[in-house]
Amino acid sequence: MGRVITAAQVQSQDTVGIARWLLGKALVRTRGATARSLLITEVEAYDSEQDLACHASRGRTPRTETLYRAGGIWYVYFVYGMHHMLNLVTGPEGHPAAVLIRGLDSIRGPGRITRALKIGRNLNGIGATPEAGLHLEDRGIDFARRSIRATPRIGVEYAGPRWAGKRWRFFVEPGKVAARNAAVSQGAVGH
DNA sequence: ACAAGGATACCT
DNA sequence: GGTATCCTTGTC
Repeated sequence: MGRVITAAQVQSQDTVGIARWLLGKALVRTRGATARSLLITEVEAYDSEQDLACHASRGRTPRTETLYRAGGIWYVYFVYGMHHMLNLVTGPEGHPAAVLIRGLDSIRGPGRITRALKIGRNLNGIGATPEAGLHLEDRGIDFARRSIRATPRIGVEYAGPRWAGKRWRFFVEPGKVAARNAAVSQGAVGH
């Protein structure tokens, strides 16, 4: 069905590269007997204490402790009094970085993802493994570079022009996603 | 355009 | 202890 993505695969310091690479990977949620897997179609990179949009820009705090751990675990936080945000911690231990999962094929918006898949802070700091009930799989799906857009990250104006201006948000054009999925389900693409 | 809503970081 | 702010969404 797919190759489980391991922690070692997301521990390089190239957070932006990992973010882009995660497009087309499957987010797999298993709860009891049911399993749901959806392709990742939108992500954002948050990299290091220098990045003023990253929570780690304020250094180590109880909340950001998760970001400093070795990549391959989930960073889930609660914001605006009602939404959980799902991030994959990346990089080696001591390098605070993460990729925010902003959109899946069929679910757009980070708050909607966690609500639909019942993801809460109980997963914060937990390894992205099948045993945890939430992991990533590589199914050999690769979107054409032409269908991928790079824009500034959403909702981080507070970080100032230098950091808010970085085009670290990546997403696949909605239309392209549907077309590709149809091809995959018919065995014409992927392996 | 704006309220909802609770955790968080930083202040007094 | 008080409070400004927040990696959003739904409804106005």
